[in-house]
Amino acid sequence: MVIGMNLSNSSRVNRPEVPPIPQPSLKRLPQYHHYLVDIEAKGVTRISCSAIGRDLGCVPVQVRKDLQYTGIIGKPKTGYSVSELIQAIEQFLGWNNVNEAFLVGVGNLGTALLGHERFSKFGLRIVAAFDTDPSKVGQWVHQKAVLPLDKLADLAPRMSILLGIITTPAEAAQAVADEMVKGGIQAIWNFAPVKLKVPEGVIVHNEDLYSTLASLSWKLARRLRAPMQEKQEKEAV
Amino acid sequence: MVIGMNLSNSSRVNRPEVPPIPQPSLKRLPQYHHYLVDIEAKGVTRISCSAIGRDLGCVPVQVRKDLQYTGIIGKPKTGYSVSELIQAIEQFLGWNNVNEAFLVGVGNLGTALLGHERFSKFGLRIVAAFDTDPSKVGQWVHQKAVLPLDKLADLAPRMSILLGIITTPAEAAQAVADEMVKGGIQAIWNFAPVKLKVPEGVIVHNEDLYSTLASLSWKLARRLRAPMQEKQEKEAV
DNA sequence: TAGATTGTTAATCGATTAACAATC
DNA sequence: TAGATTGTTAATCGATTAACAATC
Repeated sequence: MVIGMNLSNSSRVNRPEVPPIPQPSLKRLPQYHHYLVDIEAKGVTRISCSAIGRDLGCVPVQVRKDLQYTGIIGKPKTGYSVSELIQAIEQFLGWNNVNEAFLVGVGNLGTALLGHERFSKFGLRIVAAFDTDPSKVGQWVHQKAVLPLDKLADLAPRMSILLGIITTPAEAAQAVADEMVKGGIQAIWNFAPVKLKVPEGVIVHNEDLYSTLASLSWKLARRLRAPMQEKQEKEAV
Repeated sequence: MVIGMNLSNSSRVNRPEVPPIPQPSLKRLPQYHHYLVDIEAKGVTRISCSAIGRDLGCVPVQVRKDLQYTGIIGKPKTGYSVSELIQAIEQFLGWNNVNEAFLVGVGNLGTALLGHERFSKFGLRIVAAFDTDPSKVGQWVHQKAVLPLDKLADLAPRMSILLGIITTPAEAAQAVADEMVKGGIQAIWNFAPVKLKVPEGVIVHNEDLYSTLASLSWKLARRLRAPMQEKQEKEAV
């Protein structure tokens, strides 16, 4: 609780604030980006919202609104410049500046993420891994050292690490998050299926595979129960 | 397009239909489930929505609505039976019947999922893996055989497989999805960052890591730009 | 009985979509 | 100019939350 914060916020009423992009729009931007990179490789230089919508399966006006959040400006009749659009999205998402991250939990999933080189294209660089298992500590996994967890809180500030990734079992996740917070980490990407308790101000995003699995199995089960009753679902999640 | 479908649906107006649970509610159910299993292990036998809400960080009425979709009935004043609630959720999500699945793409992520034994608790059993890489085909990964992709469409119907998991690079994903559809697979859990084109009626759920990463990096970048302007965000995603 | 909690109906809020004006 | 497309304002839709009645 920083006292000054409230003050500086309330001192100016109706301050414009940083654009409050809706979460759904934010999540769609990487999809547009992927698509644009794709068509740019094919030589396309300009693109309209209707074309994007057609290929990605959403309505043009939604595409337009989403793209507007990046600050890009299109030309009536001719649409947007593909390369400008790619740039704008990358800029907006902060993919130009690298985020260095620590990963904790070198199991199957942790190992997979450590080996996922594509992340580097999206501004993420995992610089070290941590675990409590003595048989793992000291090893190298995908060219990254596995360090003992109790070094994390000390190392993070010294290396200016702001992002932490948790790929431990559910039971261990809260303790790991506590260590991360102690080390000054500001954002946590959590793959453990638990709700983490963190101080106000720490950003947490959960990647809960079981949630998705739940949707899938429910829909599949429903279909087997009552094949005809299915409502026309809008779109994949 | 099945002609009969429209007919049978429109023939009775206002048919009650299978409960149209909102996607967000559906995704929260596994979280309640996890929490309930947790407290049951601690000996708690009855629980109220306010208690769940307090521990999981949401408002009681939301919890109540979500739980109602499972068909459970609580008792005023005393709340719900924990064990009944767990049962109701598992039943509702179809976690009692096993879904057997094929996985395609034995890279880092695919290997991780093949080794993820916890899935079995949530009704998912991956029975075989597929790849096109000759150096992988014929191997065993986490006790599962890696078969050549071109056998998939033939094997799936013979083994009554309805669920497919795609963990290939983006470029390969569409071709894999086509094979799955050919093999009669009805639901696809897609980890590749592409929008798959599938026939109407095939369920697709995307697990797009880059979406989450986009949110995280945007929020982190914004914080570094303008630490004071952050709007109070509701909750982790 | 009184009080806590469920269940339900109504109000609010936010995202999506529709309608239309502006522009190249 | 005419037509396509962007940009913007208004209407719709769905999920969340608030208010209140029912019940143990």
